[in-house]
Amino acid sequence: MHLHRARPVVVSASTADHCLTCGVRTTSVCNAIPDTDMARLAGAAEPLEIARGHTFIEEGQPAGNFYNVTGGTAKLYKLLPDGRQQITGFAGRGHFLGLAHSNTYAFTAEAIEPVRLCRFTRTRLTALIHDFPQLEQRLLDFACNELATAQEQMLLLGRKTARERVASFLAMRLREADPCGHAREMHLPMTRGEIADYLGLTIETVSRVFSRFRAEKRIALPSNDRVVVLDQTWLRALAEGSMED
Amino acid sequence: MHLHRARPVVVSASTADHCLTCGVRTTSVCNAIPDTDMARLAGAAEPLEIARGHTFIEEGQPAGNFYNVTGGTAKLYKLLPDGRQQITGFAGRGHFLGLAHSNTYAFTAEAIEPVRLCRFTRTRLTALIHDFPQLEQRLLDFACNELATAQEQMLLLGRKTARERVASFLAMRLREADPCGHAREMHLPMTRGEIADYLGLTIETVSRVFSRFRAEKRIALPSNDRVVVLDQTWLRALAEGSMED
DNA sequence: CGGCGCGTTGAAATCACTCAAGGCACGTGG
DNA sequence: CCACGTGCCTTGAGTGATTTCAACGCGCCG
Repeated sequence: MHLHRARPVVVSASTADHCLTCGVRTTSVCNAIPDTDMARLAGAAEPLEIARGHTFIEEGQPAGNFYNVTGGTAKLYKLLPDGRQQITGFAGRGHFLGLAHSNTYAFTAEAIEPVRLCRFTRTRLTALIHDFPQLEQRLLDFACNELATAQEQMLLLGRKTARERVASFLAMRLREADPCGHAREMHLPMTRGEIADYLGLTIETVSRVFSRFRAEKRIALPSNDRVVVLDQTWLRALAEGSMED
Repeated sequence: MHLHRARPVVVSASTADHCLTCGVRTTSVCNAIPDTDMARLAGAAEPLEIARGHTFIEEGQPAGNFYNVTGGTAKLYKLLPDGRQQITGFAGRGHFLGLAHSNTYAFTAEAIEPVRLCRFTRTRLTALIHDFPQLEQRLLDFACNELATAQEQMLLLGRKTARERVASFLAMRLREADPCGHAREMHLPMTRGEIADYLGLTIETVSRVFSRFRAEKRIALPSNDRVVVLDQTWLRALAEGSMED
């Protein structure tokens, strides 16, 4: 049962074993904590559910909490005073949010589909790190990963064409959805506008590139939120910038 | 005396006290190590000097070393197969380089003016972290800082105009050169081409924006590598995107 | 003196944007 | 059941900011 409320609500704070049954523990920062200490972890983590359209981290606000995404997708973005928006990333299952260099968050996080979270207060996370130093190592690994992703995105935003940006986006989504590389079809939880704000383009340009890719028989669009990649080799080549067309 | 050699050379590996006299220790990750253990730190850190134009980190190469910049400036960049370049940042005094999510570096680092470095092998840094856990905390802090900077840069690259990008660059440089905000003049060690590759523009556009700012009496350009900011309020407002002009 | 690296400036071209209209799916209410 | 509104997407036409192409200036150094 999903709860879609105006404000974040605690779903099951009383059950002490939610971490044991959590589907993302093995792939998230939490696997720094041994199974034998699950109760300890569960005591520090508060499960939440956020409805689509609601924000749970706001740029500029004091950074008091950390979150582990256990389901759904959130967009992370920064705004300019006149409303221009840049989405810096999409956070899905296993993503850890809230690492802040100063005392305030550097971006806003908004659910684009219902999001399930584990919340840690700063105090509790600090205590956990104290008791399980491997957790800090995991967080550092995670931050390095984010850093590499951000650098790749800077290359995209600064130097790639619209076609290359959309190809990179699709290739990245496909890789994340199916690391093995077998799947050809994927679900896009975000709108064209959100893709545009992620790629530094406009809605119209994103739409036109999708249409052209389809006309060129490189992709199929069974619905607005589904894409089938018909030519993965071509897609990856275009994404990497090694194509003249 | 500066050494400009084709390959990195060890400057003073034998002196065991170079860390005690290092000007950047108090502001770098090294201050996680207490003064009493300076010999330990000095034993793990190898001072190097890199000549202008030489690279000391190469994208895709195995990430075996970490570096602390103690002087000079390096550009960090990624390349597309056809030569398009995106500079992801400039690393100056106090910067820590080499954090990699995988086993290979995600970017190339090249000296744009003679760079002084402290090199740590992975093995030695791991050992240091083991003995001084605060060091890992410092690294995490540093990575979070980098992450926030990268997100700010994504906003710039994805959503700001050419004028706003150049203004942001100048404002950032001024802030870094003089955090107190007193200085108006600064040195730019990078060429117009490097500024362009950092801001996702062309050389010509950067040059034109500089010229226009000068024509508008907002800045002065005493030489190619010096800028005087005549109107800081205006500069910051334009950088933040809160101006129509 | 001549070549080279770097920067500037102008003119023309282009890629992506803006503006505008219309389509489609979905939900709501008569 | 249909009319209507709304959100999201698509498509076309025209515009414009930035790029491309080209020429030139300047300082430096052999």
